[in-house]
Amino acid sequence: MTAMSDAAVLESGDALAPADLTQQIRDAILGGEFAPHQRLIEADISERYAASRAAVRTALLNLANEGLVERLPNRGARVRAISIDEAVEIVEVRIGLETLCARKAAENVTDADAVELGRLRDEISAAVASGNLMEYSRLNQEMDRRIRDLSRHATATQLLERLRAQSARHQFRLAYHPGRAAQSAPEHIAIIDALLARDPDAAEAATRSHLEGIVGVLRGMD
Amino acid sequence: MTAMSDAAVLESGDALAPADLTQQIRDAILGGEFAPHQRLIEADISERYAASRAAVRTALLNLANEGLVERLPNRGARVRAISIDEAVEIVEVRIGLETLCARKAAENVTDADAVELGRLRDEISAAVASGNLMEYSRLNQEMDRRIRDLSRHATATQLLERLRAQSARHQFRLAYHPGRAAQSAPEHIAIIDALLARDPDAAEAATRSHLEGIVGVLRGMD
DNA sequence: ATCCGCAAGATTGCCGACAATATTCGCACG
DNA sequence: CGTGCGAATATTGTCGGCAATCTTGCGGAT
Repeated sequence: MTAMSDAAVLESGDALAPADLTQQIRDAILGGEFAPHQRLIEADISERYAASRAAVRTALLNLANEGLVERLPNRGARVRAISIDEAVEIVEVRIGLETLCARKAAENVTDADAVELGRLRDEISAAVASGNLMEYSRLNQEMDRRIRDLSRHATATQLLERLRAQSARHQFRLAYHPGRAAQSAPEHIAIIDALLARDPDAAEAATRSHLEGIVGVLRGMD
Repeated sequence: MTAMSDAAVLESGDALAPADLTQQIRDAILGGEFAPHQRLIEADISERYAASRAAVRTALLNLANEGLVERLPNRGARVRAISIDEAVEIVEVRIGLETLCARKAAENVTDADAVELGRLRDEISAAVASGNLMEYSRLNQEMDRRIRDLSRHATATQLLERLRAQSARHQFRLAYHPGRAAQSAPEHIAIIDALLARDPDAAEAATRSHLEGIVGVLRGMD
C-alpha cells in the first residue's frame, strides 16, 4: 500500500512517467502556458507536475531535441523563442522538404487516397466560405500530414514534423492574419488538384508557390 | 583538472564528462569500432571508457538525437544502420537543403571568400589529378562546410550536419567507388565556379546536378 | 519430442542525495 | 557614491543504488 502524496498539485495519485511528462510540458509550451524565453527550472516543474526531477530532466532533454526548448550549459532550460528571421528560415527549409514530399506524394496517390483528398478539398472550400478560421487551420494541418504520409519519405517527414512543432506559434498567428485565408485557400486547392492529377511537377510548383507566399507574409510581420 | 591526451580509450583515474564521452562514442561509431546494429550496453561502455553509467546514458541520448544510435524502449541502444534506401532519402533531402544553402552562399561571397574558394578549387583539382582519394574526400567535406558557413542559414546548416553524420559510412564508401572522383570532381568545380560568379541559379543547378548524381550511384550500389 | 510456464539473469529506467557551477547580494574599499 | 571581492543562494550536473522490464534457460506436462 503506497502512501498518498499530498504534494501533488494537478495530478492526484501517481507520479508521471517521463513520456507523459514530455507531452504535458510540450502542450503547455504550445498552449502558451510557458512563455517564450521563460526559464524552465527543473525543481519548479517537478513540483508542479508531481514528478521526480530526473523525469523532468529527461522530458526537457526530449523537448530540447525537438527544438522546443533550449538548454544552456549549467544554466538550465528555457522555452525557445523563434524570431521572425528564424521562422523565415524554417519556411525556407520547408520549401525544400515539402516540395520533395509533394512530388513523391503525387506519384503515390491511390484511388482511395484520391477520394479522401477530394473530400478534404471540399471541406477546405467550405471552411473558407463560412469563415471558420479555426477549422480551416485544422484542415491545413490535416492536409500537410496527409501529404507527408503519401510521400512515404520517412526522413523528410521526421524533419518536417520537428520544424512544424518549432514554428507552431508563428503558424498560429499566420492563420489569423487578415486576408490570409482568402489568399492561401486557392493555393491549397491547387496543391490538392495537382495531387489528384498525379502531376509531380505541378504539385511541387503549387507547394513552392504557397510556401513562398508564407515567407512574404512573415517578412511583412513585425 | 584539465583534459589530457584523449587518444587512449582507457583513461586511468579520471572519469569522462558526458560531452567528451559523447564525442568518443561518436568517433567510435563513425570509425567502425561499433558495427551497425551492434547493441551498446550501458554497463559495458561505462566500463570501457571508465565513465559512470549516467554519463554513458546521457551520451547515448545525445547520439540518439543525432540519429547515430537508436533507442528501443526498455531494450537499450544500438548503432543505427542506414540502409541504402535511407541513404537515398537523406541525399534527396540534402538536395533541398544544399540547393538552398548554395543559393544563399552565392549571394554572400565576399572577395576574401572568393580567394579561399579559388584555392579550394585548385586543391581539389590537384587531389584528383594525383589520385589522392583521401585528400579529395576531405576537401569535399571542407567545401560543403564552407558553403554552409557562407549561406548563413542556421536552420539548414544544423539539419545538414545531422544528416551528414548519419550517412557518414555511405559517404565514405562512395568516395572510393570506382570512377567516382572523376565524375564528381567537375561537378564540385562547377559549384565553386557558380559561387565565384555570385550566380545563385547556377549554384543551385550545379548542386542539384551533383546530388542527383549521388542518388544515382547509391541506387546502383547493392 | 515439443511446447508452455516459470524462475533466474541481464539490462534499462528511475529516484533521492550529493557535488559542481553560476548568479546574486552584501560589504569593505577606493 | 561607484566598484571589486567574497560569501550565500539558487540551480544544474553527477553518482550509486534499487525497482521495473525484458530475455533466456530449465523443467515438467502432454
